[in-house]
Amino acid sequence: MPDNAPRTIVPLAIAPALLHWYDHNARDLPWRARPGSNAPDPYRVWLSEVMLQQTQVASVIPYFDKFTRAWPTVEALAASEDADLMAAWAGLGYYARARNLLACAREVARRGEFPDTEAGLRELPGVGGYTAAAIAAIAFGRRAVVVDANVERVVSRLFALEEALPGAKARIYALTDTITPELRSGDFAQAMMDLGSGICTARSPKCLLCPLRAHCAGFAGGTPERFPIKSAKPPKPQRHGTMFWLERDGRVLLVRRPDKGLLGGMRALPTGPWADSPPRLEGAPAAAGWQLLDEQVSHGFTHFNLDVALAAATIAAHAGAALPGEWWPVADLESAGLPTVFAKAARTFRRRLCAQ
DNA sequence: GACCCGTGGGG
DNA sequence: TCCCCAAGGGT
Repeated sequence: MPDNAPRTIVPLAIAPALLHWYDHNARDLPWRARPGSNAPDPYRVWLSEVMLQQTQVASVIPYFDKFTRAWPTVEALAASEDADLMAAWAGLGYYARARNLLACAREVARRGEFPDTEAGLRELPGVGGYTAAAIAAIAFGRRAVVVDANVERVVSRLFALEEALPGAKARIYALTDTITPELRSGDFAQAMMDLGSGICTARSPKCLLCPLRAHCAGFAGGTPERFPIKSAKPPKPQRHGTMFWLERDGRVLLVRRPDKGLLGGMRALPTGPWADSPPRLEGAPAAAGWQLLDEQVSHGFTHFNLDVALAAATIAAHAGAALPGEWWPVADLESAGLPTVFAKAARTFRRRLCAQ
């Protein structure tokens, strides 16, 4: 071990150094209490934490602003229509979060307030271990051990943890417990995330700017970017599908996807099955003179990549009345709240069908 | 524990 | 271009 290595990590020295740094370097984010104001609004903390699950701050901010303008309180959100909320969430991803968000808002509105303990929060739909701890600490001033991907990375480096994720999660939680202060654990958690986001980054960490450098075994060892060690991931399979553009009198047929599963509950273009090989016109919403475009759309999901063929047809204004779905004005598709893969396909359809 | 579930940014 | 990654939760 190099001469500059700390002989032992001193857990109690970490929080004061980090909180001092945070007091001078905290990011100004819309869900954080402004200096001099009261404690943050639990509704805004909860909403931001759900939006931030596996999603970066820059992606969340416009959605957070839109949601808090449309629904300023949890009671207002609880009174919203499912379709309005799902459409507002479109593009943010992980759509089960939106379904759970509404269920949670209705539960909280029925109770009259948010639970103010970690265990109580953990019972809410869409609130897991991380989110319950974060809300308890940030909104209610409870001492809680908050572990997200930032904390996993920072702690792995602080302790030069050789055990690989995800197996190391229990060990990381225990180590985080040893450095979490009794007071200001909410600020401590947010400070860890700001540090992970801006300094202790996954690649090329900025150790010379780090307030915890003197306490970091990873830095002392010379290769902090080696941590956290992760087990290898299997490759993503390639799948294929077809989307159908059925137009009638200036409108296009949209359907609602089943509540469970991929893109559950979202508006969508009709699709056939998603299979290992191109399913061609299988699953078309109607018998029609389908024309295959000579252009495809590709999209990556969490666990597979998708290539989509595009089939278009036009039917007469008096036809297709019995088809399930909505005939949506083509000129107003942006307001339909389509998930990104369908928005991509719709843009391609419109470009190719109008440009000929 | 394994698997499912989106999206956009950055190297 | 491609791969990695992110303020995780549900089943």
